[in-house]
Amino acid sequence: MTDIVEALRTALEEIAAELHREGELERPLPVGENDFVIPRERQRGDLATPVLLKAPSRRPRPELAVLFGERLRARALPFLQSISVAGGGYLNFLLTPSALADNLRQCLNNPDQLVPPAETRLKVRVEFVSANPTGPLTIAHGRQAAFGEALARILSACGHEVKREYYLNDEGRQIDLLGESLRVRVLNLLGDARPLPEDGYQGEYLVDLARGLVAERGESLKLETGEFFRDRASSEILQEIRSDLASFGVIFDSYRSQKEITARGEVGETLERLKKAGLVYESEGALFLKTMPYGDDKDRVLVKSDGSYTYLAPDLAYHRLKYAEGDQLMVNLWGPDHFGYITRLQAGLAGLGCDPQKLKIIIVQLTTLYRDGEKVKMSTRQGEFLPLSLLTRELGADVTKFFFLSRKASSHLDFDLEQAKKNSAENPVFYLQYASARIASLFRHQEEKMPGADLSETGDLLERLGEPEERELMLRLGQYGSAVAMAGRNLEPQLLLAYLMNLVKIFHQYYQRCQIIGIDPDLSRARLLLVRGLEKVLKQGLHLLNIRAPERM
RNA sequence: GCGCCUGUAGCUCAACGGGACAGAGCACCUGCCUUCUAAGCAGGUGGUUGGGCGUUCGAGUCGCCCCAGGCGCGCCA
Repeated sequence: MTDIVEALRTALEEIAAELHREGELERPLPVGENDFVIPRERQRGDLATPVLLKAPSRRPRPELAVLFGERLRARALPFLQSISVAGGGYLNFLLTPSALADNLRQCLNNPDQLVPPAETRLKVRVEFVSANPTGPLTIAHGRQAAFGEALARILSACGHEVKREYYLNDEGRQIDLLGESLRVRVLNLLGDARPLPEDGYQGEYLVDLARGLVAERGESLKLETGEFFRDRASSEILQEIRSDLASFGVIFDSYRSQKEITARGEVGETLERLKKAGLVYESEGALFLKTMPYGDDKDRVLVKSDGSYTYLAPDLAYHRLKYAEGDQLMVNLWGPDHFGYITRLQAGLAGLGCDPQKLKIIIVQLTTLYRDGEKVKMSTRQGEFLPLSLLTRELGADVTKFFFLSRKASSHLDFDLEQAKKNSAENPVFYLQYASARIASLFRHQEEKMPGADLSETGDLLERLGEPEERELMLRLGQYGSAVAMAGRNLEPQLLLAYLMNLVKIFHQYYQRCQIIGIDPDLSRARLLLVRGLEKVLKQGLHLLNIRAPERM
């Protein structure tokens, strides 16, 4: 299919060049891959291009289109059944049965080569979730996890070398507070009635953790240091997080510890470099980074007057490391609360000589939760939050992931928990999965009715597929590769999901109207081959989205 | 106040470097299981794409101005 578009593209450009030489066109006409679409009104053809509408010519467009049509016809391109002109200058193309069958052959014979490799294979690092190990994963993290994982898989399918990374914020004020909160909970259990620190973590999960500790260690805990509680709390919580992620189908290649980066002296080194570059200055006992030249409202503090780092300093060090390790594309998924941070991070990186173009920061908007129409506020510190596990337990991981993946990152989402539960049986994810189950069922049926049938694609068997849905399926199967490529290029997994929904819709229609396994054995074999090709694409696509493709439902 | 995101059917959202008549799911109405899974299919109701001006052969998409919601603008992370 991509080759068909490429051949058409070149042919049109060549004809335009001819017409330019002949004086019909004022300039040559550049034609891009994106100038071709599958017409919404399918009776018009299989492919269409409006590109002639912007041709630099004094001729009326329809006339020009006819001229192009004639020259194109004269070239007798083997995949074209017919060419027509409509809509005031559109060129519409009908593909031959064998051209369509070629799409299917690709899926059957080279299912691993459907996605065109990116022009350059990049070292990509996708950093996401990166939740502080101070509490369970929330719905917001879940959205990032679903999005980031799908993105990583898609980029990888596009031929990039992808690493998933979790930046672990395991030092600083919040971790101190967490440790102190755990200590108080423990002491409470041991009979000391002191209150939690101000701004401490009030979540019930710390009480559970404290109980476990007391059961294990008893009175001896009274002598433990702050460091003990900090480490204990954060590592226990991280274990929970990892296990939640794993059951969500998300496994990180690395957890990068901020504490370790600091300990290795990377932060100091980074600050030194910024100093050398003349980008910092001292004021009121604090060290400031000059971010205003990069469009920031004010310069930002790197080192507080008490000598401790702000978040910015280690984060700059972390990103400098990524550049040093040779990343060619870094995709960061951040919550909207970190938005204001983009400018200062990029300012610092530019100062360090790192190309900011390599860093793509995607702000993943929040999901507002409702319970029976009432808004639920989330705050980890106050102990009031809705953990991701609640959603996955009540709705299932696939439903949850689908919900997140069907929307682009910039959409603010509304999620009514009760509504979602009520509707979960009607969830559109089942539309996809049901197709998968139906396909599996077809092959089980085939084993019964036509055991051992030869399902190799030979001769002109596929040419027998002439029903509208069959043509349509073969046409759309040819688009899978570019759907994945597009999702990867734009960093938008929902584009792939939308493609799969459309593909599966045609299958459901087909299944309803045509009997796959019928009286005519050759026709049955041809149809089964079509279904087999579809199965390969559907499975692959669902895998990229990290959604299961069940064999039964 | 400044910056960013969002505004599309009753609800939740799509629409791929502008393209032909803006699409799905849910909800609602009418049909379809003695053919392979009815978690499906066919048909119907439902839209001035928040409002206005502009660019273009063509605007949901690009530009400017309003309106509304969200989030930022800490020596918090």
